[in-house]
Amino acid sequence: MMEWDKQHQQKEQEIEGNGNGNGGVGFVKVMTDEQLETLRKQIAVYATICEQLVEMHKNLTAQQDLAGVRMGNLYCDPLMTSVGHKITARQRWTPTPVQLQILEQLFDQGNGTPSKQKIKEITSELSQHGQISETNVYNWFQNRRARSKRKQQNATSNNAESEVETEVDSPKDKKKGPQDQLLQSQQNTSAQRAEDLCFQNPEMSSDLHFLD
Amino acid sequence: MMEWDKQHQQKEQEIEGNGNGNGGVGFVKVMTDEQLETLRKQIAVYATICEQLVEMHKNLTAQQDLAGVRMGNLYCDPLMTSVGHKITARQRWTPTPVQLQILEQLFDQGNGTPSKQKIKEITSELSQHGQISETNVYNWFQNRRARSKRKQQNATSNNAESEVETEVDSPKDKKKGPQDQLLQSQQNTSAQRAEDLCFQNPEMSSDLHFLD
DNA sequence: CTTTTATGAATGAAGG
DNA sequence: CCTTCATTCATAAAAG
Repeated sequence: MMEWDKQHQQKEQEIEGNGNGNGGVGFVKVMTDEQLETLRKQIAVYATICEQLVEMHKNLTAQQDLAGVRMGNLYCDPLMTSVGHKITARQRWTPTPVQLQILEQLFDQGNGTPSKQKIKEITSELSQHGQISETNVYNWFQNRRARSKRKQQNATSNNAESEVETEVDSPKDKKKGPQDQLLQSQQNTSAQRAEDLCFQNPEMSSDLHFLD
Repeated sequence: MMEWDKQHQQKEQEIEGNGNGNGGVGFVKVMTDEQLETLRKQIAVYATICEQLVEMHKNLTAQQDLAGVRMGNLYCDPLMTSVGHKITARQRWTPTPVQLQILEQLFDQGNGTPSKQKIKEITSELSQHGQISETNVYNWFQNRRARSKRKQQNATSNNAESEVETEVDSPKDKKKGPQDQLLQSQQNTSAQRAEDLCFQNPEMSSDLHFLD
């Protein structure tokens, strides 16, 4: 299944020379992450709309099938499969082993409360071992705590054994249950559908791929 | 409404680096004219697809009208509303793309103060595009503002490289640059129109394209 | 290469 | 408002 959001490292463009010798005040077309995110959402909206329209079409077509007025195949599914290239990948921070070790250590030291100031310090410290931002640190602690908690909670359910309320998911105490997959799918498909949504417009199919 | 042409100036963007010490080699997210052009085409393609689908839908609907088997208005926003009630209903509200677009639009309109009355109106409006409550709207605005703020603060602090910590966050840089407005508006317009499109709105085709 | 898992990041909601 | 938490989303990494 082609992921619409497949990773695709954004190439860092060289700022082109902007030939005007005007004191070097040339503009460059720059897009922030946020702007890209906006674009992404916009496209997602289109994808959703297209999906809805297709759905409507299918319904109508189905009706017509009953009436024996089938209009013929308007879809051409397989044609568009090569579309899935992404505008940008949302790059995500990955802690270096050293950073991770330090973080883990800090976490164990019991400071369950990484205050704002503390975060700054930690970030500063860790930045000597690799790229990192305060947000990264903040998120890390958030996640660490949440997941630690959940794990413990899961382990505790060993005693009470009170039936299926929490959906005891797996024998291997995974963190992710089948439920998640289910919920998740509804979103992902909406974004992807547009890809499959191909149409018999020649002009369209040729253009419908992203920067690569 | 079409403000695509309104803003063409580029804002020079901050260096995303947070790349510390490491020689201070920051990358900038740059998008070339060519890439932007590709994007435009891409979006235009979506617009075209939507148009075509609508056209088809109209045709089909017309046919069925003749047959006297009119189905009536099909449901829009199937993403959440119809699928939503499995046995395990989702406990947390998730805005549909369309709702999100509208919310973003409202947010951008600057009214930092969504009064109680306003909330009601918005909720009422949005409820046509999916389930939503006043609390949802309220929370959304709260969160949106808070996070927007934090983001700007974070983005601003990306200037230091050779020194360690510089505790800076004074500049009141606006969250959205001109470019954003550009993207925003176009996407809002499209979303709005496309929304109407969900119910066989005959006049959608006039507005559903942008980007020349 | 495709599928699965681990985990960084985003976000709706609650508390103060 | 701001902070915190719980849940979900998306993707890098690992497994197949």
